[in-house]
Amino acid sequence: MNPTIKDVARLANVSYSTVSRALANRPGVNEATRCKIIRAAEELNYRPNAIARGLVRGQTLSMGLIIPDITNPFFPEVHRGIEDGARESGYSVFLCNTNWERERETHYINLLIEKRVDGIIIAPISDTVDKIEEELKSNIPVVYVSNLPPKTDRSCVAIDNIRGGFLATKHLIESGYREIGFIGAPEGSFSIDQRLEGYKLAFRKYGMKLDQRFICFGDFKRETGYRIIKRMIEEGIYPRAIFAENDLMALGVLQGVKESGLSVPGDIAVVGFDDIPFASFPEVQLTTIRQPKYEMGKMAVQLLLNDIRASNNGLRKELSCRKIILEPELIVRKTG
Amino acid sequence: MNPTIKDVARLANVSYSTVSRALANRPGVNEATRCKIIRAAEELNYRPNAIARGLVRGQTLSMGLIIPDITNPFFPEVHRGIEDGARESGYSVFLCNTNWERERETHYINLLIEKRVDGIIIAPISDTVDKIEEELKSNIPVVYVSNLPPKTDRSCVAIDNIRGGFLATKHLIESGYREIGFIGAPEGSFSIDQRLEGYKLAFRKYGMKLDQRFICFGDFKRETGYRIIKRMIEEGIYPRAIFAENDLMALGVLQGVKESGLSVPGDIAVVGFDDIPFASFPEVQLTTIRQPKYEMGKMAVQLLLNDIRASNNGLRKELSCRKIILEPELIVRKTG
DNA sequence: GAAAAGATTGCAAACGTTTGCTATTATTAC
DNA sequence: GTAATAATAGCAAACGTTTGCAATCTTTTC
Repeated sequence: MNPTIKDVARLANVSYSTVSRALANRPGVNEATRCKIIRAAEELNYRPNAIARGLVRGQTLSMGLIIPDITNPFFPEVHRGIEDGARESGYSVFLCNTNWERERETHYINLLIEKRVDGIIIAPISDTVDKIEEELKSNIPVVYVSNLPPKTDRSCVAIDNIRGGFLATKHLIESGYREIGFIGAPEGSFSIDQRLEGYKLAFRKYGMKLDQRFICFGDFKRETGYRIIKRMIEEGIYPRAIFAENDLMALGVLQGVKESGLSVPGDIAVVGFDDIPFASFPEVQLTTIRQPKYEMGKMAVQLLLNDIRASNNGLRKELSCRKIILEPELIVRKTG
Repeated sequence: MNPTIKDVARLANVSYSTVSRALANRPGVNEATRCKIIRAAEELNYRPNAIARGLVRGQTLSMGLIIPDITNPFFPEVHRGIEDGARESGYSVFLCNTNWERERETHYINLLIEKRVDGIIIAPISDTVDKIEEELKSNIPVVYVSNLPPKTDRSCVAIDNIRGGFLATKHLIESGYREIGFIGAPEGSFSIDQRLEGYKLAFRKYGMKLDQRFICFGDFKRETGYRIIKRMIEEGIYPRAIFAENDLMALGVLQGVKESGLSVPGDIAVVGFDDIPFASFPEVQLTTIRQPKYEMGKMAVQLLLNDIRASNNGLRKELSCRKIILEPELIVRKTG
């Protein structure tokens, strides 16, 4: 169907290995011949078959990115960084969205390995990491991003979530709040556990006592933030401030508070996490902890490319493993 | 590096063609042998090389999706629909984000063709369509989504943008507004031109005169909506209502209006387009035109799969071409 | 018990490239 | 003009699968 290198060779009246060399700009082919070949290729509208090339080269110049939720604006930003970084090095990115479904995650890992991408970047669903490592028994380079398994010998990049949680809570405490709730994803989620740890750290540092009634676990979705605060308010037992584990949930909390006729931050202050674009909208003005999303993506690619190079050189993966922990930043706006 | 089918064959003590048949669950292989082979494959942690398979099969069971802006929540929703639809048919999706850069668009088209995806879904940057068609001289199945070239013999799916523009404007007119502005992307953008046409249609129908000062072209970004309305207000020449060509721009307009000390909809009413999730937030409550994003994605895959099947059967592409135009829906909230 | 039929397995070509090696041709040096 | 060298082009193997066909082995049939 598609013209092959042999069609070009026939038209240009040379052998197909010469065509290959000419089109790849490799030395050792006469300039006149090269021109003739290029013309022939253009005439036939020839596109090299990357699949065949990948087979013999043993590399595909592509990488996979597995994220849990493409509709959370956090991830598109990370993706942009990854894509830009990849392109600069001639790589392209296969984006896979798992929709928070464990089964999709393993599906995509396998798919990417079978497609022989050169490496994978994963923002894992936390409780699947053992499963992931099981699937990954191929020695394909992998870097974790954003949500890091506490112990891993792989390269990874994320922010200091403990510090992020600490900063958010500290800010609320210093603003005078004492009853500060935490709304997060299910326990066992890496980054969230750390943010919670930071939260507890702040309590300890200021000599305050935790109130378990105000620590709630849900998932990562806006609706959940909304539901949780709604229920709290209806039951009449709610804190004076909320540290939500991501901006989406914080937005849900905002909605719940306002729908209940209460005000933010007057009745309930809210601090989020991530600093997605919508957090800075004038209607929202969400106080939050900023993650350098785009930069995280860019760094993740660099780590992955490093690992890929290392594995091509036959280095053991421990040697190339590098961990990058970035600084979170408190952004004070109007909600807390 | 990775185990191949031959390694499995050696371990199971059979020929590698038998391994291929056994693992593909093809008939004609003894049950005992099959078990032995499966065990061997598991022991070696064998993953078939999809690249090699693609080469001989002449299909990759993958498709490309090219979108201009992954940070506009409209597209992730479409993507979800496409991915879900693709997965149901055993396909996987290569998402490419062009960032509104023409050069990236052609880059990705070429890349996808070279990677021999089985088909491509494109939400094109409008003024690149001729270029796209030029690049596409391969006979790969392609369907356009969301932003359709006015004349194309390819399958495509989008909403009725003229009607969408008409509905939005009609709503504003019937709400009593007379000075209604339009903020859109650069002229020549397909879907936008149509929305503008719907806007003009409404003016005509209600016997109103267009005011060219209130028709502005920018791009698709929030900042642009913000900038345009800010400038208008500063110059003191601004309409009483704005129909913004997408929700992102509408949100920018909202911001600009409020920052200028004016109120929405009191001083300026705003209607958007798309109905992205944030439009329904209580802080925003944006009146808008809903596009069935997820469904559009799902339909686009169906069209593409159709075209792929047709092209496998050697049908001419005109035969399989189908166009789906969906109904837009007016969602009245608080901004207009 | 032999022939026929069916089940199972293996052989080898094909997919479209890249690339090491060899063969040919052109150029240079003497 | 010949030998040595450099430049160019071609041959063929390799990458890891799938699959049509042939070969072998087992079972059935009469």
